[in-house]
Amino acid sequence: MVARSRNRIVKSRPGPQGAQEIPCESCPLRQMETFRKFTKEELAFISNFKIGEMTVQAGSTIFLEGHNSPHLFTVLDGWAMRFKILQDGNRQVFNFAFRGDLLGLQSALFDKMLHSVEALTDMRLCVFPRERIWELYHEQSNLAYDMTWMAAREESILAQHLAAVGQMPALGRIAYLIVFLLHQVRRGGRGNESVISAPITQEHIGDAMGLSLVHTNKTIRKLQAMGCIEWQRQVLRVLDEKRLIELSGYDRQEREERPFL
Amino acid sequence: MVARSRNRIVKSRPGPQGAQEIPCESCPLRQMETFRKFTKEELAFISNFKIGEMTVQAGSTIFLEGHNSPHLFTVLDGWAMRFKILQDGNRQVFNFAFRGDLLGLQSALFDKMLHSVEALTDMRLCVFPRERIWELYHEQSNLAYDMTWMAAREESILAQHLAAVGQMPALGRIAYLIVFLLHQVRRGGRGNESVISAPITQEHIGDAMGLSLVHTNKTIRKLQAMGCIEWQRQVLRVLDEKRLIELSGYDRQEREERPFL
DNA sequence: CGTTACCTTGAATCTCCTCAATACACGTGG
DNA sequence: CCACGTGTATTGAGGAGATTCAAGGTAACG
Repeated sequence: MVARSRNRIVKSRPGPQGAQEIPCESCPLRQMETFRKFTKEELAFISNFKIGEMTVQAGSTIFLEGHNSPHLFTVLDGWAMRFKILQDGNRQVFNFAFRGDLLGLQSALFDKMLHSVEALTDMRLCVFPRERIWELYHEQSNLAYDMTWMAAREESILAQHLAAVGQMPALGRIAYLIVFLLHQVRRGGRGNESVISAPITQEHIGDAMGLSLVHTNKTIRKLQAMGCIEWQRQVLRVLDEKRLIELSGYDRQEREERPFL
Repeated sequence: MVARSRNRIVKSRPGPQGAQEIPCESCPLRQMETFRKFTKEELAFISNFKIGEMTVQAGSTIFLEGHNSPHLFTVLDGWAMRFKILQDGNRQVFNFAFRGDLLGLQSALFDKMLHSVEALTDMRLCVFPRERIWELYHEQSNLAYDMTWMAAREESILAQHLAAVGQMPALGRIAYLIVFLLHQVRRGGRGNESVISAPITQEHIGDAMGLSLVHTNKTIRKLQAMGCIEWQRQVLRVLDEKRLIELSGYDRQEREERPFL
C-alpha cells in the first residue's frame, strides 16, 4: 500500500542543495495560459510560502486516504492520480493531476484526506507548509480567492465525470475521458497537442469510468477500429477529436480561465 | 424549462415589508452543529452582506446552466436539486441541497453556472450580492476560508457519489444514497432522525445514481422487502440503517465539521 | 371525475461483467 | 544469453445485471 519511500525534499532556499531549485519568479507554470499574472507582492508572498521542492518516484503514495500531511503541493512536472479503494476492493479513480494542479487541499481543510494520491510518473512537486495556509487567507485575499476557485474547479470536473459515468454508455464514457485528458494536456502545453503521453493504463481508464478492464479494452479497440484513436503503451494519439466529442456529448466547461497559485 | 417565475425577493432590512425577515443574529442556521460560532465582527459583516430573503416555489429554476446570476444564496428552508441535462436528454442529478447549503458559488467564481438548480419544495433563501464577494475575501479572511471549505466539501461529496455510481451495483448505490440523505437531514436537524421527508421521487434517485427508473423502482422494492426501509410518497423511513451501510460500503466522510457562512 | 404525476410489474433484450486463456514487452537473475 | 516473473493488453464465452417497452395502478388536484 505505502510505496517505496525514497522521496526527497530539497529544502532551504538558496542553500547549497537548492541549486536546481526554481525560483518562483521564473516558475514555468506561470507561462501557462490558465494562470493569471501575479503582482510583485503576490509573487513575493508565494516565494516565501514555498518551502522547497520534492521529487517522488513513480508509484509513490503522495497522500494516503484517512491520513493527513503537513504539506500542500503544486505539480511542477509529472502525472498523479487521485483515487479511493472501496470496501469491496474496487478502486474508483477520481481524476488525474498534472502540471499546475494543486494537491492536498483536503488535508489542509479537513485535517484528513478523503482519497489517496499516487504518482504515476516520477514527479517534481512544489512544497508549501499546510499550517501557514492561514497567512495566505489573512494577507493575500486574491490568492485566497484563487484557492476557492481551484476547489470549485475540481468540483465541476468531478460533476462532469459523474455525468459521464452515470449517463453514458461505455463508448461515450471512454471518448469523454480521452477528450478530457487531451484538454488537460493542452492546458499545460502549447494548446494544439493531439497526443496524450502518460503512463495511464486501460485499468486506470476503466477504474475512472466505472468499467471493467475487459470491457474497457474492447471499447478502446472499437474506438481504434473506428479510426478515432491510436493506442500504444503510454501513448494515446487522438485522430478524430470531433468524432470523440460527438460520441461523448462532451461539453467543454468553459470556465473563465481564472488563474492561480 | 424555465419554471413559473413568481419568485419574490424581500429587500430592505428593517423596512415595512421586512417584517418577517430573520436577522442574522438569530438565524436558525447558526444553531446547526456544523456551523461554528461567529465573532461579533463576522456577524456584523454578514448582516450587512445579506441583502434580503427570497422565497421560491417548488419547481422553480433557481440557476440555469450556462447563465449566471447576480446573487448567491444560502438555503434557509426547503430542498433543491443540482443537475444537468445532457445532450442525449438524460439528466444527471449531482446532489440535493438543503438547510445551510450554499447555492451559486460557481456563478460567482466562473461567471457561468455549469449545472442548473431547481427548487423541489417551496424554499426560503438568504440572498447575497455576488459582486460583493470580494469584500468578503478582503475583509473577512475567516469567512473566505469558510468559502473554500464549502467548495471542497461539495467536491468531496461528488467524489463519494462518483465512487458509488462507478463501483457499486444498484442495491448498493441506492442504499448509499439513502444513507447519505439521512445524514444530510440529521446535519440540519436534531441528529437522530430516521425519516427523510422530502419530495424526492424515484426518478430523482435514479437520475442521481445512474439507474433507469424501472430498475430504481425494483431495487427500492427489494430494499423494502429486505426490511431496510419503508417508502411512501414523500416519506422515506429508514428501518435498518446498519444494513444499508453494509450494503453501500458507506464511509462516513468525517470532515472535521468546520462551520460556515 | 378526468387529468396528471408517480409508482409498480412483467417480458424481451442488450450492455457489461466475470472467468479463462493467451500474447507481448520488459527487467532480473542464473 | 536465455529462462522466468511481472505488468499490461487482447480475445472468446457464458451469465448477471440493467435497459427498454409496455401496461397497469394509485393518489392528488382542479
